[in-house]
Amino acid sequence: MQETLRTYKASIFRALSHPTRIAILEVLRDRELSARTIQEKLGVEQANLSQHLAILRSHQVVVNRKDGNQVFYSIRSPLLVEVLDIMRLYFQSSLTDAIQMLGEVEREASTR
Amino acid sequence: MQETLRTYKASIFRALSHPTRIAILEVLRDRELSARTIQEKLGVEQANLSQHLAILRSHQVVVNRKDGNQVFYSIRSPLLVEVLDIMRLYFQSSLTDAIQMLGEVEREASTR
DNA sequence: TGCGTATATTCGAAATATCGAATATACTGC
DNA sequence: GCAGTATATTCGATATTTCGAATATACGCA
Repeated sequence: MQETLRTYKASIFRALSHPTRIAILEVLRDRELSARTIQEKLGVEQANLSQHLAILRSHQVVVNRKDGNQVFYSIRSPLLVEVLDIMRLYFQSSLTDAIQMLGEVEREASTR
Repeated sequence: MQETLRTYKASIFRALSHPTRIAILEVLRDRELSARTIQEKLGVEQANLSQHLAILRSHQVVVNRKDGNQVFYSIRSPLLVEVLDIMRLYFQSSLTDAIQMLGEVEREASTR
């Protein structure tokens, strides 16, 4: 496979690689929401949310629809919801390891 | 869901968010391979491969097994292989959409 | 023990990501 | 047009990622 395609694949994963963006996808899992509503649910700065939405948009992970002076967001592909669901299984199946790993990550972070 | 768990989820996606690491997972999809073999298949620097393997290891994405002076790597969970497979479908459908869109743009342009 | 092979780690520079503050844009209703 | 609300963008500081070069560690074998 070409490097270009791998770079594209990696860029999609990178789009998903931030806690706030994971949270956005979780609240959008079953329905579309306005940016304002997402902001209220997550409790983040307006500008910051908008930056994260821009990243998700630029990678076509979410799509938006304008209605009046509001912008509604939704997940573009059901396949991405499926990925999130499988990841949920993955996390469940490895909770023990995850807890251990979190410990390592925290220790690693605290030494920096 | 807690921020901590989302941070963990995001960190898994971050582990997958580099072309070289995608390439590693692709060659490990069906079988374990030694670091040397992976290096030959990908054509990257030894130190660089080792760094990427360390990242995948630290996130428990891959596991390793020592045999003599070699280290064999494999993907830890079949669920991750499943994620990669769904992502493959996702990329296909995304590309299909993109191609279709291109076609529409071209048709639109040609009618002017 | 010493040499060769395999793999991992450390270091420093360059590139990239992230955040809040400030500002810009777009739309609604008066 | 003007005020108010919703959303997006720009800017600059800080943090993180990535790379190759250099070095370290581990193992097998003579």
